[in-house]
Amino acid sequence: MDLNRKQMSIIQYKSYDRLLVAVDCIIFGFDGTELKALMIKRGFDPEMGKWSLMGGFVNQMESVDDAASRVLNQLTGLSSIYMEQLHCFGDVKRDPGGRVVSVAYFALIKIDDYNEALMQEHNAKWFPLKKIPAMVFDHKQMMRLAQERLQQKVAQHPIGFALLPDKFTLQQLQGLYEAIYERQMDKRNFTRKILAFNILNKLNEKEKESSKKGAFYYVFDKKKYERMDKEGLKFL
Amino acid sequence: MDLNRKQMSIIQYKSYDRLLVAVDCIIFGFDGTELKALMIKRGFDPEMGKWSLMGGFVNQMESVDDAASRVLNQLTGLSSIYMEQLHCFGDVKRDPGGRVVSVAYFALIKIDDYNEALMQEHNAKWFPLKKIPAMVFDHKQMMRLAQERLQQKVAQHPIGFALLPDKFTLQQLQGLYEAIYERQMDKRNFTRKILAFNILNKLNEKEKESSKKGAFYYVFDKKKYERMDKEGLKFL
DNA sequence: GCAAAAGTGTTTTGTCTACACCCATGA
DNA sequence: TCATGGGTGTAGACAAAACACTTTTGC
Repeated sequence: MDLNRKQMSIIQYKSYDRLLVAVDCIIFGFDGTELKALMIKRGFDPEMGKWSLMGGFVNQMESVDDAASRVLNQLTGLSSIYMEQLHCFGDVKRDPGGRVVSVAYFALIKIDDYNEALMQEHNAKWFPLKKIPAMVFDHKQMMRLAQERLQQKVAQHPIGFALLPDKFTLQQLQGLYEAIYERQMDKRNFTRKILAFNILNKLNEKEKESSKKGAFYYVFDKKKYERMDKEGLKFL
Repeated sequence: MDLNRKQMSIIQYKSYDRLLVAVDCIIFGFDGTELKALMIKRGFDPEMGKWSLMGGFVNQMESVDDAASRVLNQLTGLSSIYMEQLHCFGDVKRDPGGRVVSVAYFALIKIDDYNEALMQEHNAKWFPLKKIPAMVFDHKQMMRLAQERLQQKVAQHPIGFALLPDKFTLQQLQGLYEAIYERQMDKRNFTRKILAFNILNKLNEKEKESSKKGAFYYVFDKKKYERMDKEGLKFL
């Protein structure tokens, strides 16, 4: 036998167990009032017909992150979604259909920004976080963890913009923060704080739907943010 | 064909790729002055002889967490180590020996608390965080992420005790925090802050090695801590 | 008695919180 | 002209940071 080292190692690795690796995505959206999560009716067994996170298996030739992007795209039609790895769930019996290790991701999308046809195809539905139904496997646990993580994350990084339209008013932004932290905030304090970060640009344009006076739109300034993000800001 | 749903689902899952799943552990220790990480000389190909994190493959019949515990135990001889999942690394080509998804964990141990024979067997060595050598695959990236996470975590949860002996002086504790955050702290402010959390018990016993006067030992009070931890404290 | 680390309070500074009124506009 | 949400400033409370001297004791 005349094996080189690379061949050796492949042979060596061969003796270990191979497992199914899945990704599951907690997809958050904000409708202006409430935080919601997107869930689908599971279309195959086990647990067919029950509510579930959108998920899929990782292919041999794709990275785990790519698998998550693919799954998000399959459901929403969107690419370049804000997405972050949450946790790897690896209990032996978490999925009664087999030994599946699942890597959970959470994603933030603009709630009106999706492909209606794809959503219907998957029987997808938005649920307010307060009214999450029973879910398959350990998906509820994933959900809870995602919500905690979102709170922590938003306290230090203004990723919340990913949940809002490109231009938004300060009140809409405050509404989002109130939804995430589940508490009321003072308008003046909020305004002062968020403007102090100097990551918003005020437009010369007003939103006139919800008031007679109209509220100025702001946009998120990505460059200013990146400069600032490295040091880590703290909102809460 | 007359398959029930469970059988169906297993068949369905069968068509997906199965991957090798590994765990890798970043093991932190504190020698009284410096924060260190424990690394091993890799004993098999690929990359045999290079520095590496301690790792291993996840077996079919064990959870990912259990695999990490097992790996930690193999190297240190210790069980019930403080351990936390860090991140799942899933790039296709991260390991040249094959398609391996690795779940990284970080662990905190008392640096004198290990089995010397096991350590030698694995060619393990402590490296100061400032002087980490080149490492195989993406292990350096894991290392960096672990260090960041440790900082964040310790700011909100006093897990640092896991790195110290059961009884320790306030100066030792401060030294640990200074090592983690890589900056000097004021003795008076530190003492006031840490005692205010009310999670330490003062012993009637002094450490007399490092000074003539001697410094009182303290112990960590787990019960008080757990009561407090739920709300989340903030040290920094 | 002196060297070496332990232990201990106060002042200043800055940040967070609570709070209320005028403004612009469309109907 | 009035009803509606938009926009703005200040004072008090609290927390963080800066700062230096006395104590103990082994040598």
